[in-house]
Amino acid sequence: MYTIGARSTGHHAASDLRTAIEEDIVTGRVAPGERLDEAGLAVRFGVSRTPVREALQGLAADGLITLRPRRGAVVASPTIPDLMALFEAMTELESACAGLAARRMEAPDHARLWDLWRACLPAVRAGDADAYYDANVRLHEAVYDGAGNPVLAGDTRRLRNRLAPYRRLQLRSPRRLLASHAEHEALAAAIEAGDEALARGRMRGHVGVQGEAFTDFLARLPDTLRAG
Amino acid sequence: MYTIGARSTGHHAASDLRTAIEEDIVTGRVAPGERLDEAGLAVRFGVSRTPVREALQGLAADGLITLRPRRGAVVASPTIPDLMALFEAMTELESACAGLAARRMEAPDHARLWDLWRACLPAVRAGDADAYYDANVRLHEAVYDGAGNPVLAGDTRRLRNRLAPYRRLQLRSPRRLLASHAEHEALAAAIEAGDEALARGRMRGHVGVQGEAFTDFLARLPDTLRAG
DNA sequence: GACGGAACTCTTGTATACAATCGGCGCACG
DNA sequence: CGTGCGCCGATTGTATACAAGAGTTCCGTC
Repeated sequence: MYTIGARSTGHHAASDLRTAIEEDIVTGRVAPGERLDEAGLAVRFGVSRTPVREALQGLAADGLITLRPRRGAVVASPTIPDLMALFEAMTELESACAGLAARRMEAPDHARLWDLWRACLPAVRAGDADAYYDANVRLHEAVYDGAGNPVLAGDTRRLRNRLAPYRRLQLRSPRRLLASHAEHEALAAAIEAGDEALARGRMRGHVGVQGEAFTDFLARLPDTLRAG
Repeated sequence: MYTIGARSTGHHAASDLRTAIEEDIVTGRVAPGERLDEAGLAVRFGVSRTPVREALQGLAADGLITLRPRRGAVVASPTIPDLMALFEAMTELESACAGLAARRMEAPDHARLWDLWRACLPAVRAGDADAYYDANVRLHEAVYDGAGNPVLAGDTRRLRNRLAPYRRLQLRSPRRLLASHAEHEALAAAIEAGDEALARGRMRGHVGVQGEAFTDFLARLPDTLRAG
């Protein structure tokens, strides 16, 4: 049995640890640059250092933390150039997914996509950034899966995860929520039409570094980078 | 210090182990599906099981091996659909690199790119598939780096590594060597011209699943899949 | 003779013990 | 008083010991 791309959700202590710590990072409960003490985590989760180390290795492999030899683990704190590279890579991967999704999604998938789009509406109307972020993620995930390529979808998810601590900053303004929702609509239409090039282009514009979303993001960034 | 994308070449036993085992896999010295015994590797490398396990975790994170809970590690043995997904993802990532490289590489980079292209010639003339493969890798790596995006380059490298055990099959025929070399020339020309769309398209055609290269690859595959 | 089950063995997962290196602190010296 | 060196504590890296689950084999039964 060869599972490709999927996150290996084993049943060991190490796997649970991994997801627990990951949660703390992507939700921002532990800040970028913050130290992750092995012994501390061990007592906190009631296990020995061994599974803790395994979890940290895994997080480092996905770029969520940085593991410096003999100097311990810290939550990854990318510089602004790093963040630009991450967003750019994200753009490439997401637009690739969108293109393939346009080629491969079929009627039922389209229906589900529109469902997920409509599910974003309440959050837009309420101006609830957190709720919108979650609904937005589900929509994007549907596109990843719609690409019909577990490898590409896996890499894209990994990147999204890596950016998660910063992504929420993008959606602070009600104006951006509205724009994002409209962009989703155009994207879904392109996918439904099976127009691969258009879908690629619209996804690119949606998450790309040349869009206003990223500019807004950068504008809000310094506050958090000072903290690290 | 936040190194992004780069393989963490630490100085621990674990890191050395990791690269040693990785070598065995990508060069095909250990076949897909083959079991990797922790204790065996430990005695073979003169270390305890702990660093061995760390190395295996890392390899699993990169998809080179499969780690089944309580059942040990085996070299990844993707099915044909898996391989198609891997190649397709590779196509997307490589063409993205090519596009960015077209936008960002400058004169000295172009010169180096042509140097690497010329360095492929002897192997083409000699019909030496292994030598050509190595020179070919160096050329592609130059494109990854030329993209100026360590994240994208890192993901692309990881994928290439994952496919390495199978890639050599593509280059068995002298005819393919010649074709590949010509495709490289066209690619380099597009990059030098700064034509992003053209570079993307040519890279896509070069590594893509619709090309004859992949067809040849599939045709040669059954022999090796039977072995696993 | 074939099939099912239970004990055994082997391997993995986790905990603990030991060793080596890094950062911090204090002291001597300029 | 500022700076550099050496010792000490703390933390990581590795080894070993222990526990638990999976695969296997052998035997009893049908």
